[in-house]
Amino acid sequence: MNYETLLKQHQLKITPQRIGILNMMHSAGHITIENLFEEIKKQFSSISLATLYKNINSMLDSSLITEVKAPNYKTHYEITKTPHAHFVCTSCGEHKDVEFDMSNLCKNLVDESTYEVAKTSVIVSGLCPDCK
Amino acid sequence: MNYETLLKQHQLKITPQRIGILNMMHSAGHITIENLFEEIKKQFSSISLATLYKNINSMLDSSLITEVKAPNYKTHYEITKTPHAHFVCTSCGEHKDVEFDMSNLCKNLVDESTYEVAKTSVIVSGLCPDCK
DNA sequence: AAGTCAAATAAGAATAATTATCTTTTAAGA
DNA sequence: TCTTAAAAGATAATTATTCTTATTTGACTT
Repeated sequence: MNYETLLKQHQLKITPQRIGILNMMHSAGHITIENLFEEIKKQFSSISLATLYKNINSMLDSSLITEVKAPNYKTHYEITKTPHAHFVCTSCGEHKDVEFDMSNLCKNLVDESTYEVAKTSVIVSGLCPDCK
Repeated sequence: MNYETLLKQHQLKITPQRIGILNMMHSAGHITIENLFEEIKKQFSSISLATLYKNINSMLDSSLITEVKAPNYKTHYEITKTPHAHFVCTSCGEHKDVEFDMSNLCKNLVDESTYEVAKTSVIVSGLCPDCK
C-alpha cells in the first residue's frame, strides 16, 4: 500500500512532507526525531522542525505510526505494522523487529476478566548476532 | 533491606537526599521526575533539580533503579526489583507491577544461540479493574 | 576525634527538546 | 476555479536536561 492511501485512511491530509517522512521511516525501519530531521532536510531543505514534530504527533494520534521507547535509548518511530516485539542491541544500538504473538502473551499476563488490554509493548535488549 | 545498605551495595555515597528519593520512589511505586521533585521538595526545600537528575542518572547507571518508559507516558522510575511486567491504565494513568516470568518469555522471542538477551521490558496498556 | 579528599549539593547558566503563535501557503472538496 | 480548513514555515516560548562553579559533606585515615 502506498502512503497516499495510508494517510487518507487515517484522515490526514496528503502533503509532500508527510510522504517524505513516511518514506524515511520506512527505509530506516525505526528512526529518531533528530535522525529523521537530518534525513528529511536533504529532501525538503526548508522544512521546519515544528512541522516534523506536528506530523509525528498527528500520525501518532491516528496510530499511523508507533513510538518505540526502549530503556536507555531515545524514542524511535516506525510505521505501524502488525503487533511485534523489538530487540535493541546494547552494542550497536540497532532496533530490530521481532515476530511475536502478543495476544498469546497477554493471556498469561493479566486476568482479562478484570483488566482490558489494549496494547502491549515488548522490548528486549542485549547483543545482536553481529555484535555477539 | 534499608536504603543505606542498598546504596552501599551499589557503591553510591549515602546522602539524606538519596535516602529521601528512594523513600519517595518506594512509597509511590513508580514516579516521574517532576512528581519526585515536587514531593522531595517538601522534605528538602532547597534541593536542586540538578541534584535530582544526577542522582537519578547515577542510580540508573548502577541499576539501583529502573526506568519504565510506557508509550504515550512520561518516564517513570522505580527501585529495581525482580523482573516483572507493567500495566499502564490509559484512563487513570496508574502504573502497576505485574508478576511475570521474563526468562520464559525470551525463549519464545529470539533465538538465544544467536542473540544474547540481557533485559526484557514488557508494558501492557489498557483499562485497569477500577476504570473498566 | 580531627584531618583529608573525592564526591555530592546548590544555584543558576547553558543547552537541548518540544510546543505554541502567527502568517503564508496549499490540499481537497464544492 | 473558488473556498476553506488544515498544514507549512519561521521563530518565540516553554519545558526538560545537562553543565559549571563554589561550597559542603560523607567516608576513610590516622
